[in-house]
Amino acid sequence: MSRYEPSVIEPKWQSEWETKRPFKTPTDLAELKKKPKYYVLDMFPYPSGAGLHVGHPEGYTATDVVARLKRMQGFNVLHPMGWDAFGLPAERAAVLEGLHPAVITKRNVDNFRGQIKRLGFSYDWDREVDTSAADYYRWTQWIFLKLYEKDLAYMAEVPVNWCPALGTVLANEEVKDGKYVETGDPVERRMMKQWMLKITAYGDRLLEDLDGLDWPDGIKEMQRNWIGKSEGAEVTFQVQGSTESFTVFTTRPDTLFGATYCTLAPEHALVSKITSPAQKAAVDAYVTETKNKSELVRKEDAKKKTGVFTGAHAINPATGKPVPVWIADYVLASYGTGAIMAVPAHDVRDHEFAKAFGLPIVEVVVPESQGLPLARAGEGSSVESEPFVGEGVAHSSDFLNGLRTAAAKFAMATWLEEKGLGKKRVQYQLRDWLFSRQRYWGEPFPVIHLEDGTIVTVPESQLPVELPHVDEYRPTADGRPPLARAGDAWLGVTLPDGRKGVREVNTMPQWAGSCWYYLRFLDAKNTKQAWDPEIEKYWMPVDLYVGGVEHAVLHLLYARFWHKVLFDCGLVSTKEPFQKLFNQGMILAASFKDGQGRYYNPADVEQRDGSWFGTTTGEKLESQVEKMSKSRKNVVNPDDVIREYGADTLRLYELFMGPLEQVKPWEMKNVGGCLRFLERSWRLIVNEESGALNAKLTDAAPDTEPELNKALHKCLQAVERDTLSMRFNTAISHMMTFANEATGAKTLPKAIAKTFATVLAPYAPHLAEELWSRLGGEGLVSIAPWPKFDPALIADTTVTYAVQVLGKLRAEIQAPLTATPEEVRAMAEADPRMKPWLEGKTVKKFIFVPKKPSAANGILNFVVG
RNA sequence: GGGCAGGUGGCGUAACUGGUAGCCGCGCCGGGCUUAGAAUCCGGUUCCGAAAGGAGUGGGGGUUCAAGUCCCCCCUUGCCCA
Repeated sequence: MSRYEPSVIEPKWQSEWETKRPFKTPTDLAELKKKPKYYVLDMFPYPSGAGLHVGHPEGYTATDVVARLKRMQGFNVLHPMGWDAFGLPAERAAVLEGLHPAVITKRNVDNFRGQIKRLGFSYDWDREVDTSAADYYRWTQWIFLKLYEKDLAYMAEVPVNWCPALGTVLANEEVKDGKYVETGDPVERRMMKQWMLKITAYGDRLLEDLDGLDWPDGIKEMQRNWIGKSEGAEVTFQVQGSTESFTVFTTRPDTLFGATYCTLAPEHALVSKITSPAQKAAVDAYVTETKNKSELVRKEDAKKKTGVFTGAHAINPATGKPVPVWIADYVLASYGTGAIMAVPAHDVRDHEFAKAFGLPIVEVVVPESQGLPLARAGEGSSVESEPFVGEGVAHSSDFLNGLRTAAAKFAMATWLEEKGLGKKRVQYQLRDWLFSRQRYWGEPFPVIHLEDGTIVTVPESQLPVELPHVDEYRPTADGRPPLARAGDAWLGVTLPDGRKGVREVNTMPQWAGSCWYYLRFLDAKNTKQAWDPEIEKYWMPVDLYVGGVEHAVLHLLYARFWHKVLFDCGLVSTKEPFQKLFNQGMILAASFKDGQGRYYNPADVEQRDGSWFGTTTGEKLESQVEKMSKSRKNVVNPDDVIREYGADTLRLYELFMGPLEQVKPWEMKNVGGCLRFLERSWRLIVNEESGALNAKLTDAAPDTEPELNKALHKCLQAVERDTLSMRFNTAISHMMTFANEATGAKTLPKAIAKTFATVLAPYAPHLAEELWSRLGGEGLVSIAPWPKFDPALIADTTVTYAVQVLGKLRAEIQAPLTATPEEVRAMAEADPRMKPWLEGKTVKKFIFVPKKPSAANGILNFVVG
């Protein structure tokens, strides 16, 4: 063979790695402790039926490059891969195809694994995990027992999104406009008894511990918003002429004097008790109407304010005056106390509501300017037309008058506490986690419901509670989950003490398995325990975690929650699981659609005169760059790219496209540029005609080509620096620059060529192995030591100075590194090119910017008058 | 409506901490090799201009000897939340 043929060398080296196992991470602790550790993790995929598209391997390639470099630098690297294998799509496919979800899942996993392996990633496949395997979910169930023991798992009657067609509850984010986003089936609100996890008990710690994490600020902010901590007070309102009272939560107790009405959520328990006979019909109608709206819809609809007066009044504890009590669906039962005090002058939603229903608006806070209350000028700026929601100075508020917002909040909360009318309170947006689903393909709960209504858990020694065989993966006729179809042999349980019960028929949501998989990777084959604590101490935390921004909130918050519980149980040694997080940007692709919005396969599209047309239909098409999806027909399959260009080229292009965190379009024609670079690298070492080594290669020392050797060391430095700081695109461009220089060099010392093969190894490992072995390198380059660059070699002896006049470049001069600013100035002034710019002018100021250690240039600036 | 991230050649992008805007790649142009083409090698390629020179990083203003980078206002795209 003489030409560069990835289709030949890639399978060759992949099978070499398969046999020699250079990426197998030691499992023996004594062996591990000889080297420092580095745990680099990908967000493992859900193995869908569609297979991978080129967006998946973007992050995987980045982590693989880092893993390979770290390994070469002498670290024990943990770099595993597995499958988030439970989930609804496999269950739906099972129904459609008449197969068991496990069969579908295995088929998809095999497909994913094959695709991933063809990219030549250095995973330790001995640690592969599958969340749907009994020897994995056994430990998911075990962690559930820990949660239950700590009182963090409980059952409660909660409003849920119930989809009758699917027979399951759906998460809020799976529902839009009252329909399931995937299938369009209608979704209704229903009260159901569900498993809940008390994540709210960890709200504060989940918030505080974000500070120590090396995560993108945006993600931390999203988590903070999701947790939504707000400090305020609870205030009790007495219902006029009744013994009933209700409590509201407010973040602005300082505005209590401005509370002109109260609003209850339509579900509030008090509604039926306090509604006056005259208002009963209207209130009942409104309650029924809101019942079927999901919370998401209610939040969306909150713009058009609706509500009904209950006929009752409550006493404002500050003013002692009665205010009307309304119900409105912009108040949610599940947030706070399900009731609010409305201060229309200082809250946007309350203001809109008051305007819509003609309720009074009383101003109690004014903005301040330099410590003084600021009169709000003009009619247009009064709180009648626009609420003032900022902080300021209290007025018309008795004992609060003149206090700034922060002080007024404190004073009011203290006053309320003294009078027994309320208390300071911290409120979270975060709610407890709805943890059960009415599905088949998920972890069964290790729980038994006894006849007397009590709940007992399955002892650890009897785990796993395996998924039973069922005849169909659908709910039963009476609407119970699919597990209720299992026979009595599975469902019925008799305890050793004779008590009888039935097993829980809900299953856990898909998030469960992914909450702790990074721990199972540490000790994936352990049959005695979920992981060995000593091994856990060695590896944790994860040093680098890469994945899509779509998991910014839920997965990362849930996993952090479980981790903290495990920490409290003494089962893990770190407070946080993922020390550094990096989000790759989505990869987009051009798509084509006609006037009717029909998408065309890019293969059936041609370009004429700058416009796009369907090849067969001749119809004029519009082209846009969008997220890849099957429905837009713009998915790029990595298998096709590998077939045409090779895995090394695909890996390179994934990273060369642009910064990893950025959203960027896939452009097939640019892939060729990466292939050409690899071909050029190949030709540096191999004679394409004969297949022998390039005649340019010499056995001479590297310094026989001093310029090239310098270029090599600059490349080494840049690749190491840029790779470790996740700037892969610039690392690759530095390798390209070296290859271009080497192509132009007269001779190529073998030592230089071998070092270049080493630099190439993390990025294009198959080609690197091939070149390395042809150059007579020992063993596998994948585990060869990473070469250190020589700082002395890359130091410059002369400096290029950009000579500016009034900031504009007029000339460039060379000066020795040792020249003083005065000497350099004299050289510049003597330069004939500077004559027209300096002659007859007075130099008012002279700026000298010396060469910085990292740069090769300095700057002179003559400021002339 | 709020939060976050973007807007730089024909295109993907580069520019460390305020210091020569456009590295690397795509595309395009020219040349060598070839009967020819592909491939490859060499050179060019921000715009206007023959050149000298001028303009230029979404728009407008400001700070500075010097602004893609810092400050203010505006336009715009994407993501997340409402």
